[in-house]
Amino acid sequence: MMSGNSPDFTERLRAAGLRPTRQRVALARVLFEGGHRHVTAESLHAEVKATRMPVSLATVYNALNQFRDAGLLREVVVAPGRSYFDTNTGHHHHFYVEPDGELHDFPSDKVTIAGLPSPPKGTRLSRVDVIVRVHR
Amino acid sequence: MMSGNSPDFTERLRAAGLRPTRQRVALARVLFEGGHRHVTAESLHAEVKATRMPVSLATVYNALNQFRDAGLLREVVVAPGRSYFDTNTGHHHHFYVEPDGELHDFPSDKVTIAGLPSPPKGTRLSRVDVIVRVHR
DNA sequence: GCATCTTTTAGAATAGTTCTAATCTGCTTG
DNA sequence: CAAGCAGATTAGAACTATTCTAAAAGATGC
Repeated sequence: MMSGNSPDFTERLRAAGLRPTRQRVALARVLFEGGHRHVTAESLHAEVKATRMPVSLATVYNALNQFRDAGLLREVVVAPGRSYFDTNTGHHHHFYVEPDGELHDFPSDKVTIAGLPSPPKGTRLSRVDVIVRVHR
Repeated sequence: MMSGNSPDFTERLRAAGLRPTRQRVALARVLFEGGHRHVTAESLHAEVKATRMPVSLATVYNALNQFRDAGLLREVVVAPGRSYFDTNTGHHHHFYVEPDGELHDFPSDKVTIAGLPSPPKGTRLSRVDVIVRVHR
């Protein structure tokens, strides 16, 4: 019998092919229960620890990678030596504020990109990332 | 009296406000004497060592950062945990072949991006990066 | 050629991430 | 609902990329 505390996350994880362990459910709750978020492994670790559920940093890394592989998260590469994960997996692009490291989504609805060359021979398009870098 | 061996690089470095030391000249030669290139610190280190000019890895890192700050190189962030430097500092974008890590330039002449939102309040546009991710 | 300020260097240090091997937990079965 | 098993978690070690440190070497101005 389940607690009724967060059946949504339990189900969502199961649907993604991941066992709904305490840690993964706790992480999913932090990640997905509000609006869209950008996190790093460190920031997520700090947040989940604040909920008094003990989760190791290794588990945070494991979970982020699994969530990304399962399509629950999208990894955004904007700066060397730091990975951001975005809970918004839909089509959109990013503002990156240097040097703070702040990241903001913007929808791709209104953005049109024309004239892109076709992929190199033997390759298929996988994604087009647009990063608008701004500074203060 | 100068050797006449590579006055171009010596001058180019001086013009960029950098003392033309042996190491920096050797690195500049490897980087700039052919066509446009993409390098990592490690790959550049291997190349310059092959020219029999001893240069430490720390110096390669220093030089890459200085060259980038001086506008001689552009840093391209495509994958977590690895920095690429591009000798092409003009307007252009990139194909990134996953999972090999291969990077190819393409000119931005024919590419038009319309409908980008304006930068967040208090910030100014610094650059728009387009990364076209492809796989085999 | 000397003095000075910059650069280089080897190696240590740091940051972010992954790995290892032991322990634990969720799920299935009887 | 106990037992068993596969998969998950953990602390800490290991690893990779990069930066730092302090000492030695080199470039430049006089």
